[in-house]
Amino acid sequence: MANQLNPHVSVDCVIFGFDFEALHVLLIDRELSTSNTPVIKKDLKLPGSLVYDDEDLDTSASRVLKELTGLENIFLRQFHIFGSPSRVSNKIDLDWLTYTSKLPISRVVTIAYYSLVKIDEVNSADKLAMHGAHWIALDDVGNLAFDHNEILQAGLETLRSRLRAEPIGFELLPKKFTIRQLQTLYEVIIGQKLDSRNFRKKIAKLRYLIPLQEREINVAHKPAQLYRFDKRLYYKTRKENFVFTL
Amino acid sequence: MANQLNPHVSVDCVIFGFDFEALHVLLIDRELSTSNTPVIKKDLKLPGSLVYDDEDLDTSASRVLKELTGLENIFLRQFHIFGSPSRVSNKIDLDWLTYTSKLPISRVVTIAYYSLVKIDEVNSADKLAMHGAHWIALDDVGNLAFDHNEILQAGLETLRSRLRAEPIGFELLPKKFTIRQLQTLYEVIIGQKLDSRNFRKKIAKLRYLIPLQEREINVAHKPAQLYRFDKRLYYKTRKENFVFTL
DNA sequence: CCAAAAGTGTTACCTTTACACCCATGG
DNA sequence: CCATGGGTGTAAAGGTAACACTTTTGG
Repeated sequence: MANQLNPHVSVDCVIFGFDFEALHVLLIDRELSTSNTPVIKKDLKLPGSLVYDDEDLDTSASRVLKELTGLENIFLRQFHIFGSPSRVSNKIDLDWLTYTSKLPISRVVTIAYYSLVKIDEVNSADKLAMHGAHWIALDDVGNLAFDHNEILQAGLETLRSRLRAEPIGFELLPKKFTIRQLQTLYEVIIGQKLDSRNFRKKIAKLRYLIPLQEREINVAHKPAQLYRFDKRLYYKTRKENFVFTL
Repeated sequence: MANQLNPHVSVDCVIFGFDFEALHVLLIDRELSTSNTPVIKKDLKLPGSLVYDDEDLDTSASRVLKELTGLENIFLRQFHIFGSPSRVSNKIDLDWLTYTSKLPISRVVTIAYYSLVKIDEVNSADKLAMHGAHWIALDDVGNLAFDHNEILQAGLETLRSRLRAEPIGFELLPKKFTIRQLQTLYEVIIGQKLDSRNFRKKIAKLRYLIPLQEREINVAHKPAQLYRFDKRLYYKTRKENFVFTL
């Protein structure tokens, strides 16, 4: 009984990465075929898995992430449950699930997670490709398998709204980063240009953003100051701001 | 197959109500007994249900709410899934579930919803008691069944954090309310006293909070102006504020 | 006339916004 | 020496926070 895949519950992960220009998401090839037909169509899906009977949901999502990226202890949060009885209803999707899981599949409830990774720490594109995984810029995402477009969209909106309340942007940047990189990150996630003088003033007031004795190298312009984010200091000094919309 | 209860997936609802003084939550008697033993213990649980095979998750939660309160079209949002393999592991919990559902139960993942209702529109306390349901003030909640204390706590935190971003407080107030009632509501949810002159100034600027040609009656003090919340106007005039914590 | 909550304004401070030019580096 | 992005300050406007007294009703 234990260590069996549970055919009723799955996890799917929206894994975000940032290359200093745009947000990307990690997607997996899905080859549509059945036991006796050749590949009839390819498309892309979110990384995911059925959950083992004795496995915690968070553990299951961590496992997917680890297998794919090689990383552990990564920012990972469940954000929504997709459980419409008809969400896996078309024949191709059902066949694919039944074939790949070797289990009788009817209704599958999926727990959607979003994850933020530092692209430079993840397996290289070559290694990812061996798992059929690719970084796709958000603007280039086409029709995905199952209801994964809907899940991706919801994950993006969660990221947007959480970014306003928590300093999670740093999960997407290398340990050392420039203010410009941070600003661009906020701009692409929020979808708004920001004034960089005002942005820098904001930064300057935050004691948990610490300028290093280091600058960029090999750039064809004045090299920028590097900073790091001190998470511990953030949580020590953070003050609840009781601003509410009403 | 259709219209069968799915023994793997349930919904649980944290239903909040406000009586102008404190937040309350709607809880249900659970009588612990088995086929051949009498009632051995009573405790309280969140209202919930297993999900039918052909039933949407939101529909399932609405069904629970309707059965209990008599209300439809109520504010109801999923906020977390609880799916630890050991969350229903003690014998009493397992026996109860198996006995009441008449299904073989092992692991159950539950989708937790929080709901905001106007206490004056819900079934009266008498009617509720016929379903074994009671409004319990948050401060008076003791040990609940299963992991329901944890679910309740998470629901409360979700309510707190959403209240800062969305005007959902009005779901807990009658259609006509006073500024003092609104302020008390915010105070008990946020857990902070607010300055009432400043609070009123804030209100005065909001065009979607509309003073009525009506005042309180039968109060032993100067009767207060009544207001209503115009949801449509709110969504028409709302402007995204791009404040972010960083 | 008393108790109880309603309602009202001002000031100091802080935050946000808008806006333009010189600097340091690589090629 | 040119192209590229790095880095800087000020002023006006708006929002937030702190604070005490008069008004209106029921009993």
